Amino acid sequence: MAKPTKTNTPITEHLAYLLAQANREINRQLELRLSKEGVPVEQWRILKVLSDGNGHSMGELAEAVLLNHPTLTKMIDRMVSDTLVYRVQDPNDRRKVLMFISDRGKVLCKKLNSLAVDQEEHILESYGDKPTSELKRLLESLIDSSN
Amino acid sequence: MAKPTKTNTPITEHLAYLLAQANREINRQLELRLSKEGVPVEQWRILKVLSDGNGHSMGELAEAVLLNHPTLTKMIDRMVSDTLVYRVQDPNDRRKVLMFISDRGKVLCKKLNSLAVDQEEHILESYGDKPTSELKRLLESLIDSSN
DNA sequence: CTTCAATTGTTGAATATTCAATATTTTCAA
DNA sequence: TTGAAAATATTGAATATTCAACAATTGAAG
Repeated sequence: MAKPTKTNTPITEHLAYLLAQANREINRQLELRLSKEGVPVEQWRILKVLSDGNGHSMGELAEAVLLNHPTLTKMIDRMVSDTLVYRVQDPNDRRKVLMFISDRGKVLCKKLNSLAVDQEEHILESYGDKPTSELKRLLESLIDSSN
Repeated sequence: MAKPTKTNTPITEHLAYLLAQANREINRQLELRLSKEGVPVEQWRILKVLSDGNGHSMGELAEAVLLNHPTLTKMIDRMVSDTLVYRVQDPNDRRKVLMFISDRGKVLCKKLNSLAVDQEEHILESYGDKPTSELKRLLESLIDSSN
């Protein structure tokens, strides 16, 4: 009887590792583009979420931009100093703070969007149209299945 | 003539965002499992890379485990204190340090591997066999195309 | 009503990460 | 062979993140 072969999976074959690696690489590229405007990726995400013009609570924002609460609070402090966003107390629930994007924030967000679109286009070129949309589809469904 | 529709892509449709989100979620799950042994994900990666028994330089390791040099140095310091790994000066190039896994490190690594395998199996169950391998394939080729 | 638990956001201390500077060794051109 | 440049790893200061505690408000049970 054959001994069961202990296939010690190399780290490069773990899904968690592949995701981390791909994320790191794509994020680095995006970071590089956005650095033209001196803005970290997280701030772009915040501006983008707020650019629907509605007020978003801190909790909601934290969830949407993948930051935990204290980190978000401190990043928002900086963005308020830079007058990119502002706080308004929620009149319906005074525990909450509603965040809004400022006019200056909107202008910056537009510039950042076009830098980000540049990157997406670059990916489409080097990686291909079909693989990209297929990858997006799979990622979405992975995320869904994890909740 | 119709005005060109400004389709302001929501952040949730950007590849960079989907990758960040998926990575965050899967990493959180893995973290949770490994916390049973009180070990951060990065240390598991380090142990796994070193568990081939060969010496690996700091630069090589940093690349493999997705950490930059100073962060790795400080994490290795901790792991040396915990006698999970040890440093040896490279005899062929004395600028380099070769890292090796200790016996204690090997024992721990095995436990961690099985916790990680548990997670992969859990993903296979909830997400499916085919989507998982397809996702891995696409991630690998994305990473390739980014270099 | 009143009180106690839950929710929301912020703060400060502890911890971790990053950037720039440093030390050491090797490489290579003159 | 020598001296300058490149490669490798570490350090310390600056910065960022996280954890636990807190304050304020709301919800809900008695």
